[in-house]
Amino acid sequence: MKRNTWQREAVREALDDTEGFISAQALHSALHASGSPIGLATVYRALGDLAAKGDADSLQSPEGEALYRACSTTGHHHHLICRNCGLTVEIAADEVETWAKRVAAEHGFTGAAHVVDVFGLCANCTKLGTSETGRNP
Amino acid sequence: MKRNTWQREAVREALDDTEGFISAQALHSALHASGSPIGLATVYRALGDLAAKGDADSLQSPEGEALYRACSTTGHHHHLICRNCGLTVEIAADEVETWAKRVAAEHGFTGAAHVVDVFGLCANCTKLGTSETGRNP
DNA sequence: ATGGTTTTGACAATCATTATCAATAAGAGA
DNA sequence: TCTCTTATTGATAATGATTGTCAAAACCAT
Repeated sequence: MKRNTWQREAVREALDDTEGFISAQALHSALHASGSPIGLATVYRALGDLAAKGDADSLQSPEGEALYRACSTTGHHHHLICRNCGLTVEIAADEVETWAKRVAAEHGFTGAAHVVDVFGLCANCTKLGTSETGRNP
Repeated sequence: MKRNTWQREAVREALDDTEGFISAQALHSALHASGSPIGLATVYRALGDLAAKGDADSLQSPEGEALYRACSTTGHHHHLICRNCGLTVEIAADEVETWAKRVAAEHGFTGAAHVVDVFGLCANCTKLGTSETGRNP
């Protein structure tokens, strides 16, 4: 039987309060920062449960971390994420929307969902121009 | 200066001989199995180089492993993946390419990398009916 | 062949994630 | 409300992929 714990509530709320995707580790840090003594393993479990129940989306970042997002079926949009400071900008993506649908249809695919997110260095972090990793163009 | 070593050749050939995606670990095992004493770290480096040069594709498996594949098309492209049977189709994505660059630039972002993958049900799996195998949410 | 430099490879280090397991607390029933 | 059963928690160990280290080996222009 599923039990309700404040921990699970906390994770769900923290995820709801988050714009865009966040890693389990980051979410755990955020919870700690706001005074919650929740354990890391519990955050992982809660996020896993949410994803399994379909209440959360998950994707893999280019670095291989698992990122989670509250599943807001209302209003679909994408994200531009700074890989240095984590700044996230919401972006409209009508073009991509249409493109994804068309491409899927062309290959006979149905029920197409797409993961479209752009990672980069935001203006600030670019200016600071520290030790860059120089990844894919 | 880049040097040519039999190790890099071996990795490139092993990747060419592989259908679909393969993990670095698996490729290393395969090489060992065919008598090559190549080191694991070297396989990782070679694959990384190939991916950086655009001669190989890489994506993250749902389990978080990095998977590689010999790149048939030159240049960067994306994938259309069946969430039921795993069938993967390479898709050109010039539009998305341009879009991603433009959006990043508009917001002052530099060094943009993007995650653009479309998941859906391929023609076959659509025909078979959706809720049969019920694997991926 | 020689020398300067890149590359290799065994192993340690790192990072995210999962398993372990005793202690805790949720919730049903008395 | 109180008790009891058992799902859940959390500190930590374990796991598994990937990256860093650095001396030794290999490559290639000369």
